[in-house]
Amino acid sequence: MSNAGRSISSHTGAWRAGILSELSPEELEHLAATADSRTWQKNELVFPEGNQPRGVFLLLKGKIKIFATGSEGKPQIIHIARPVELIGFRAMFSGENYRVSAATLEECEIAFIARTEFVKLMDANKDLRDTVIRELAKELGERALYVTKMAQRSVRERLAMSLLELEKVYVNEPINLSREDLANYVGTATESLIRLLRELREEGVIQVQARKLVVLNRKRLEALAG
Amino acid sequence: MSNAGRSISSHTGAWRAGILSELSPEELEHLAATADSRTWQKNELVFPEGNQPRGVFLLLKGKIKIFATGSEGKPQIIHIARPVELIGFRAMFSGENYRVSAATLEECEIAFIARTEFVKLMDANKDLRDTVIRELAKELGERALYVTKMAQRSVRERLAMSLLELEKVYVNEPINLSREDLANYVGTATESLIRLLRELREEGVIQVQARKLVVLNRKRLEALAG
DNA sequence: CGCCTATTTGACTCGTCTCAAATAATGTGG
DNA sequence: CCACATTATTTGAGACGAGTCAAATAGGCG
Repeated sequence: MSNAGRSISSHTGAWRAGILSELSPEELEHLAATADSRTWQKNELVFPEGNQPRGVFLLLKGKIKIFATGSEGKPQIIHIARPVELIGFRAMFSGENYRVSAATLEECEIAFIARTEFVKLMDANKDLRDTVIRELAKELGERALYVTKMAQRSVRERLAMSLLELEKVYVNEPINLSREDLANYVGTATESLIRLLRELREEGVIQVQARKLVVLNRKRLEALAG
Repeated sequence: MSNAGRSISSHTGAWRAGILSELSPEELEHLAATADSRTWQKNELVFPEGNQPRGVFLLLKGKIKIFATGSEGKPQIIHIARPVELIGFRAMFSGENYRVSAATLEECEIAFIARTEFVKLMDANKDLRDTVIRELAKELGERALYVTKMAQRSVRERLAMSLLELEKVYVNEPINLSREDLANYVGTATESLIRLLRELREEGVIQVQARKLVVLNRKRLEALAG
């Protein structure tokens, strides 16, 4: 492995996906030595649907969208990842190819952890395995319920929900997504999204400055989301 | 444990959820000895959302619906389980309470495997752990994509999709669900579902006999599902 | 046979999508 | 730094899918 990137060890205080929290300092050190991070440009494809995973990506800085392509080519954004989050671990564990694509939304710093390294750690660390199982199961629970939320709510309600979720992704900074990406996250047409955004702005629920959205009235949004 | 039920050992040829396929004959024998099955009536609640899981259910005969309750009380059927399928393992692995409910759709035979038994097996059997991880990851992939399918398709398309899925659940027998359950599975109003069913019947795509639906033209359904 | 529930049909409304076009913003080459 | 090209955002008009409410019909079960 090259040594071009910066070590990941300085990030070990704030794992979001709890999966790596079970590693011992030595293991983490080893991981840091083999997994270098590098900078990615905005709008780069991290991995495309259909490819075979060779490891997992650890997002250290920036945001990444995870999206699937619908039957008519319309992308659906399934998740927006923020630091520090492990990307692409599902496909690696399942032994399948990627079923979704990932692309950077802004300039990012991403570390790559080779499959062999991860497997080695898994074999050596029982707690890590238990954590992986627990996290996968939790995530699966979220996903299963997500269907309910999407299928039963109006676009207006889904937008409110989505804004609340995005607030957690964009901590201490305005939500910054293109109208199209936001529409694909909510699961609606861009035009519909824009109209609803205007209504929310006129009601004083959000502040809009070009692409940047700030939630002003969270209570109201929560009420709208149901 | 009581010995009222029938042993599960006679079912070990056709595990659907591959999770238990990694067990050795001895382990399976032990499981069979501690986990007895019993018969459940139609429309019994296997477990309700919010409860703490004490183990997993193994569906040996019959069908079970897994459903979540939406914000306005409207249930959304997330999955319909058929033999031989493990029910409720997600909550057990995640350490959370059930986030969904399960109810029998017809007379069922269900074995219960206590949490302690399952944990014992997991600790002793590395291949079983790997299988659990792999299966959870696979299922997670399915679920993540499901959102895309639901959000982007019309009710007509979702109905076509659903019928194709249900065909795999009801093997060699007609799909047998109330209109309401079917509507809650597709994610639509009962009246809308009925209208679309009539259209499909008139187009010769399905055969309808009271509650019983038979797919006559799978190709056409696949085309409609997109 | 009759009650109760499930299913079906009809009429109407409303949300959301699509298509078209205008405007704003962003990037590019001279 | 300007003029132009290109893309992103916004607004408008119209059509249609799908939900709701109400009522009729059919089925199932005691």
